[in-house]
Amino acid sequence: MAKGKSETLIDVAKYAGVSIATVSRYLNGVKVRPELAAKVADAVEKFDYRLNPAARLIKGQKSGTIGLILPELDHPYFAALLEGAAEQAREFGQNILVGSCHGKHEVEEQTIDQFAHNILDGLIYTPVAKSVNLIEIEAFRELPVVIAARDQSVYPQLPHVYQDTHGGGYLSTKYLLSLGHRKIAFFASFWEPDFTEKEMLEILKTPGTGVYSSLNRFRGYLDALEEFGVEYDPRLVIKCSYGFEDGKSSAKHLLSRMITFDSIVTASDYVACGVIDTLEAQGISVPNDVSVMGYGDLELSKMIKPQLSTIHQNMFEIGKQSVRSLYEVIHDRTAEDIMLDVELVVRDSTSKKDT
Amino acid sequence: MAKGKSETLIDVAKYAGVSIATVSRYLNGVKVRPELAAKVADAVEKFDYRLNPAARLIKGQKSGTIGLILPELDHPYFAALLEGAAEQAREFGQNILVGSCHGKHEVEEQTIDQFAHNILDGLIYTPVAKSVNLIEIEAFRELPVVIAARDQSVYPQLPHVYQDTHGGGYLSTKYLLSLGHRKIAFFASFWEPDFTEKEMLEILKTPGTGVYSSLNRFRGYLDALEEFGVEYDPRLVIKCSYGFEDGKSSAKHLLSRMITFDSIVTASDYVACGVIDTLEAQGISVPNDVSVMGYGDLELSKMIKPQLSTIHQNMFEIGKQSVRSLYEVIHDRTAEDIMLDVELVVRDSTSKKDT
DNA sequence: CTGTTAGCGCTTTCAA
DNA sequence: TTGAAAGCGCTAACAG
Repeated sequence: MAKGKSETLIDVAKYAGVSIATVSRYLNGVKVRPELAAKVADAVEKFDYRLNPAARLIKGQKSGTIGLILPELDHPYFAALLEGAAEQAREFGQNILVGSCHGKHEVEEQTIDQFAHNILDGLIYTPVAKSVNLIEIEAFRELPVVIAARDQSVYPQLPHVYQDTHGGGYLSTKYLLSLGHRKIAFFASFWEPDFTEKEMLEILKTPGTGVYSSLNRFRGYLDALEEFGVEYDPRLVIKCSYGFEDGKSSAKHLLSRMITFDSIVTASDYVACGVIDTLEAQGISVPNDVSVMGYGDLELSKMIKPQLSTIHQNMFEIGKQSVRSLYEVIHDRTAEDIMLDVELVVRDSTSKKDT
Repeated sequence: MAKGKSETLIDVAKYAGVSIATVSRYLNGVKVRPELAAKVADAVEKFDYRLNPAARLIKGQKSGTIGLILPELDHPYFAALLEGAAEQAREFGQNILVGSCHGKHEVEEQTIDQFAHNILDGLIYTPVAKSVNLIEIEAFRELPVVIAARDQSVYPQLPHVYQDTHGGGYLSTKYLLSLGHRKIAFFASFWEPDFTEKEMLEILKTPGTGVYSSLNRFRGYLDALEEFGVEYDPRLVIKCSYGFEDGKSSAKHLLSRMITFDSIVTASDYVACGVIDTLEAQGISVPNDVSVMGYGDLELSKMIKPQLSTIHQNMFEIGKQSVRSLYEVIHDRTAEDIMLDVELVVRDSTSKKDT
């Protein structure tokens, strides 16, 4: 590896009394006469010999390494994705090169650039905002890429593996509507939005919105409202990020608008926790006074009181599937876009509207 | 990278009208006559040329990639460590190859083996149990290695970066003692212990216990008890793992022993949450009837009710520091063992024993 | 099926 | 300083 002058093909061949080509063949699974194979096996064993990966690479072999760029590594959603990817990669005998960008664009570019210097068979990528133009990065020209956790609108020409975020927003909202709620607030979480709340409706119509998964959730929200004939009220929409503190401040923000609301759809269990915390601190009971929907079905949602009604999404599976899809692409097969379903999970943070 | 017949040194040299050696030198920061340098710079720019990493590797250059093997990737402790490592690595222009082993030994070996086939400048490693003999893995013979989140007892010859787990156990226990508690239960969390509760006291004396951070916590617990002249009662010790469910079942287990206890020291905020959940379900109030200490100061600890008194540890920093230490070793400098302090964080899950 | 040999793209002597 | 040329360890085309 790093230092360590290990043996080479020549040593092994010499010891086995065959040519280096034979050793190479044997090690690469090409047919070799059994007697020779045995001798080679012996020599390989004796030296605990491994082919030098660098030397193979230079001959255009695959590196067995795939890149994975995520907005954040210590966020439960992405951590689960990563764990899934790691598991699948291990099964494939692949290694994973990770990069995190703290949800920041600038860091993302730097990370991509650093990856570009490396030897990758392929890349799994979860962009934080649509303006990155991965495709323009020269080094990635010919690199197989799969987009994870973002929908097809992002890079239409690449395979995507993602959750049905629209369905998530829709299910949340519809469920609240079915409980009798009509003043449903929507907390739209973004990493780095370059637009305002007011512009959200407008942005919805532009292409490439898939980087903003909350926009899809928002679409689901609007669709459910429409289905129930409830008029959209922009004052019920709050833009925030994905954390506990965001939930707290957004709840305060909503409260400060002095409008009535009977329920809230969030984009994250963390946000939902923050919301509940603030609401209860204000003497507003969840779910008696206000119903709150989480998103993600993190373990956390079962740990707090009230337990969170939420949307279950399987990020672990997204990770695994992304690796599988990438594997296909790397081996010159095609990979379809894959959308995984989400599920409504009803617990205790929502209840029938008392009339 | 993967495919894509990119330019080579020859193309650049030809275009610049110099020899390939000159281009190589220029690109490697070796002195070159300004006029030539300019021409080369030009050519490089024009082709957006990058040295082929594989070809450099074969000449014994560094890969710029370090490995990181963790018991789990979607566990908040390790996710934070990873995020820290990723940040520091980015600053160093290094890439990180991650491996997770689900806290399982067998997977760990497989992961290590997979890494061994790769080209790494070094490795950061958090073993799950002491029996792995990393050193015996031939491929790692000469690889710089730093042990993260495990104390010096693990591989005495390697640099370690870890938290003061002993201090954590000690602080927790001492704090409870100072509140007047005397029947302090200890929940010992392990990934894959190969011993029983009864053997813990025995194991404590054997070398290499650092892989079991709970053992150090346990030492701290014992030391605090001794300091306050409280006799150790093995019936108050429960062995478990690190999750919410473990906390629940362990609390039930303790309850089933029908002995009195007034407080519990855990090894994880998750466990503490489970404990509180179960206790309260049994009508036992936290902290009024029983005080509970968490461990880790996860964001979660502020999100539940009661907010957790816990031990703060900075896993992010462990990750960063590990990369820094490894960087030193890679560059043939020495790296000292580094122990980071932990801090007692008092919130609402603990209170004075009412007498 | 096996051995010989020509590179892969780069770094690094060695002379100039 | 610079350029020419000798490898680094391996794969694959070629001839046997």
